[in-house]
Amino acid sequence: MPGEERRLQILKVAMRLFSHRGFRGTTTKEIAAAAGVSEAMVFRHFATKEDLYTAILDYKACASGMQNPRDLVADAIRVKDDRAVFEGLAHGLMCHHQNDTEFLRLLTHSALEEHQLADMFWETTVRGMYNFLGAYIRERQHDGVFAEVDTAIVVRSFVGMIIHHSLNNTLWDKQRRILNISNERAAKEFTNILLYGITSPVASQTKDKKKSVAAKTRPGRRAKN
Amino acid sequence: MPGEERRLQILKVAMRLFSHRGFRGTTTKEIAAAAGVSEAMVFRHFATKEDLYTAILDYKACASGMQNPRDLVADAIRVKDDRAVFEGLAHGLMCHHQNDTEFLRLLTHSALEEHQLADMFWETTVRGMYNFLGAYIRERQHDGVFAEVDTAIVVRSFVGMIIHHSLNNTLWDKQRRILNISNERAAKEFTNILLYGITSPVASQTKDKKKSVAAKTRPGRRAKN
DNA sequence: AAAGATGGTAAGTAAGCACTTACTTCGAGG
DNA sequence: CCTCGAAGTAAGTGCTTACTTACCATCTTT
Repeated sequence: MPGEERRLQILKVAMRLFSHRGFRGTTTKEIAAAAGVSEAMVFRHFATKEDLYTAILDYKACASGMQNPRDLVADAIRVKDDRAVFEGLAHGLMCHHQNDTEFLRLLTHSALEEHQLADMFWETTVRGMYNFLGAYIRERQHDGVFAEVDTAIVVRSFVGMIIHHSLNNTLWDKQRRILNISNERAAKEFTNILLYGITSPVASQTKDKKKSVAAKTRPGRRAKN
Repeated sequence: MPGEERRLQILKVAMRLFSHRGFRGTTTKEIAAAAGVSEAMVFRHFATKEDLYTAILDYKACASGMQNPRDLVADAIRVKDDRAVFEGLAHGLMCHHQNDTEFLRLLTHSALEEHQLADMFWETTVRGMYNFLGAYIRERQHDGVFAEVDTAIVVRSFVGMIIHHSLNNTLWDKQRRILNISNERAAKEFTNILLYGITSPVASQTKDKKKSVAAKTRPGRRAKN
C-alpha cells in the first residue's frame, strides 16, 4: 500500500479510537492492530503519539470540510428570512454532528484535557459564530423585528439547544429513548421557541408596523406534530 | 490521622484529579502524592483504582446533595408561577454547576468513557427532570397558557440553554470572554426566551382570555439590561 | 544485474503503570 | 511494661507503554 494511503488509513483508525477512548485511553498498539500493521509503521508515519493526535485535529479542522456555518445560511441572511436563518443553521449543524459523531467526541475530549484544539476551535469557529449570528440579530433588532436582548445571550441560547441536542444524541441517549425526532423537526421546533417562545398566542398579531420577510414566512402557529 | 478521615481526603483529592485528567489520565502515584501519603495507603483504603472511581461516583451521587431539582421550584409549581418555575430551575442548576465544577467534568468524562455513571445519572436525574418538568408544561398547556409543543422538546430546549451555558463556563470559556453574565441574569434571559422568544412584541397582548399567574407576573418587556 | 528507494516487520528498551510485600512507628488497654 | 492493632512507608513485582533498532522483501531505475 502506498505511503500516503497508509498514513490516511492509520489516521482514520486512530481518530475512531481516540474519539471513543480518549488520547491517554488509546494505545499505539491498539491503533496499529486496528490498522492491520505493526506498531513500527505507526511511528514511521507519525513521529510521536502526540503528533498523530495533532494530525487528526488538523485533518478534522481542514480536510473534513467544517465549512463556515455562515455559508449555510448566506441566502437566508441576504433576504432577512429569520426562520430560514435559524432553522437552516440548526439543521446544518445537527446534520454535521450526526454524520461525524467523532467530531463532537474529539472536541469534548480535548476540552476536558484542556488541549490546544479546544482553544483553537473556540477562537475560530465558535467566536465566528457569535460574531456573524450576533451581527444578524443586531441588524434585525434595528429593524424593530427582534427585541433588544444582548445578542450573545440569544446566540448562546440557540446554540445551546442545538449542541445540547447533538450531545444528547451522540453521547448520552444514543437510543433516543427520551426524545426521538428528526433533525428537520428539531431545527423547526428550536427555531419556533427561539422566535416566539412557548407561551400560547393570545392575540392575532396582525398589527405589524414593519412588514418583514420573517412575518411573511411565519406560520400560523405550530401544532403538536 | 484516623482512617475515615484519610479515606475521605484521598477520595476528594482523587476526585479533583480525575475530574481534570480523567480516569486513565490520573495515576495512583499522583493521587497519593497529592494526598501527601504513600501509594500503599491509597490501596489500603480502596482495593483498586476502579473501586476508588466508583466510590467517588457514589459520593457525588449521594453525599454531595444533588437534591431533586423539583424541590427547587416546588412552591412556584404549586402556584403556577411559570416565570418562577423556569427561572428558579435554571438558577438552581447553574449555581450548582458553578459551585461544583468537578461534577460536570466527571459526568462528561464518564459519558465519553461510557461508564455506568452516565447511564445511572441519565436514568435517575435526567429522566426525572423530563418527567416532572414535562408534566408541569402539559398542565399549563391544558390551561391554555402554553402552546401545544411536544413537552420533551421544550424541556430539551430549556435544559440545553442551561447545560450548554454551564459547560461553556466550566469547560470552554473559563474566562467568560464571549459572555460574562451572572447566573441570575442568565436564568432570567433564558426564561424570557423560552416563554416569549426574541421576536419583538408588536401588539399589546391585552386580550388574555384565561387569566394566569404567568400573565400577571409577565414583565412589560425586558430591556437590554 | 546492481543500486537504492519504499513498505514492512520482529524483537527489542527504558520508563511508567497498578498493585504488593515486608517492614516500622506509635498510641491505647490490660 | 508489654502487646496488639491501626496508620504508615520503602522498595519492590510483573506487566504495559511509547518508541527504536536492525533487518527483510519487493519494486523501479539505470
